Amino acid sequence: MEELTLAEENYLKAIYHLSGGGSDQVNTNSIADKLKTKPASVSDMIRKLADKGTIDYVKYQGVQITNDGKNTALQVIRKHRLWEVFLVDKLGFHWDEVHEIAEQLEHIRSPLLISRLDEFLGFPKFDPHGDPIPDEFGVISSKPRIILSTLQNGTNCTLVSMRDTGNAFLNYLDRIQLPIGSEIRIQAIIEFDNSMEIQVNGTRSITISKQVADNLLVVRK
Amino acid sequence: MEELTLAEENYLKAIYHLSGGGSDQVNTNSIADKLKTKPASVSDMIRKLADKGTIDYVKYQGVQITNDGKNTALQVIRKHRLWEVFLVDKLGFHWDEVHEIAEQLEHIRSPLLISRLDEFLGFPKFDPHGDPIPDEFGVISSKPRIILSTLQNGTNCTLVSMRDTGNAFLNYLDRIQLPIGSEIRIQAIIEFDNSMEIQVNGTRSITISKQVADNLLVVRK
DNA sequence: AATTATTTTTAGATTAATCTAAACTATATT
DNA sequence: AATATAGTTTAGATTAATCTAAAAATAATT
Repeated sequence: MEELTLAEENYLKAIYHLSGGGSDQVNTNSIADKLKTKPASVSDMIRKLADKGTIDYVKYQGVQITNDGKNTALQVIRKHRLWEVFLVDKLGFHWDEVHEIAEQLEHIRSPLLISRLDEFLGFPKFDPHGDPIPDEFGVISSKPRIILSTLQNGTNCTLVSMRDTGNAFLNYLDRIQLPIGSEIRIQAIIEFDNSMEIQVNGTRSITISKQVADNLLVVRK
Repeated sequence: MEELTLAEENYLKAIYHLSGGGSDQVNTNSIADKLKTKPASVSDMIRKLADKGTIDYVKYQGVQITNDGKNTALQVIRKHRLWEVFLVDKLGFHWDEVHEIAEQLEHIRSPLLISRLDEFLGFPKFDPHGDPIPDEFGVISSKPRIILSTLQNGTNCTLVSMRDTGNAFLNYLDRIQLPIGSEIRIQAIIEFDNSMEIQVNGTRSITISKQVADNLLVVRK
């Protein structure tokens, strides 16, 4: 494994994400879109990455990430998500403020730093957006946590955590009796204001605003 | 103030340090030495920095850092030292393992991140090496802490903290009755093994090894 | 199947940071 | 003052990452 540049790491991460975890082929234009660069630049970089063995590439046929490339991407993603946890849990940032900073921090090179950070944070399994954190071998063990408001009508899921952990929000959840572990079924999504009618534990139905659904993290059934 | 590149930040920091806080002129070769680069590269960069107004430069006469450049350098130094405190105090690194990592972290751009980190660390005034941390305006308020073993015979100083904070070392200091706040006068430095004979609080004399003196931080009287 | 449209690649430049080798300036020494 | 040495700058290349414009390949449409 050769040393990759910062730009190469970013390309691999983009390709990993666009390919849905490494399975699909990815075309030049979509990479250019994602990285806000031009297709010509992508063509150049693609050849470099192929030379280093991190992607398989046939001209005009798009690219496919290799195992090597996938591992690199997963380590960068691991660092990104661990730093996000640090920023939110330790420094008091809100989850929607941390992406930019984590984009920078994810390129810091020091395996020891990352394992120490992981330990300091209590070996978290998810970042503040609910995305799973790969382990040091790139393995993602846990099911992804999803924001309730992004799910479709009819979906069954379980409430596993909150994004907003302020007292105002937690008190509200207490009042409407919606604790962690609640079984949720989406019964209706009101088009007007995107509020949701949900069934809790197969019995009572309640309505929650879009703002509330934005802050509930669930795991699909 | 324009945006500076990572390399430009490193040059300014080097010039700041070499100039003794911005006062002295700095010559091309010493910058090249410090940054492990070639004089030709330094000449190129010097012109760029002069164009941006961060240094004053007359050909063949060396450079002098401007107020603008000094501020930039001090902010980078501030970040470097705060991250070092984080690595040692929070992640359990030893003070001599953190420089490399802090060299990377010091270039992360986010004023908010740094003020939050500062708060999280309890607004420290010194880094783990005993060097003072500039505030957000670049002001260094506190007297520098110095490693005892670097001082000359005859110096008077006060013990303010330890670099090694392991129990073995702290117990030893307890045993020889050398607590924080002790007034120390260096009475002799033994050439053979660099051990030190010191007078404590103007009364009793004790001898400490070089290794011990390496781990005692003092402030000059 | 021919043409059009889209996508991708190449060719040629540009910017930042670096280098080696050669030229130049300043300083020190006889 | 002339010359040798040390320090500095310029000239010309190189690598990484990007760009625009033009060429080439693939896909879509009549």
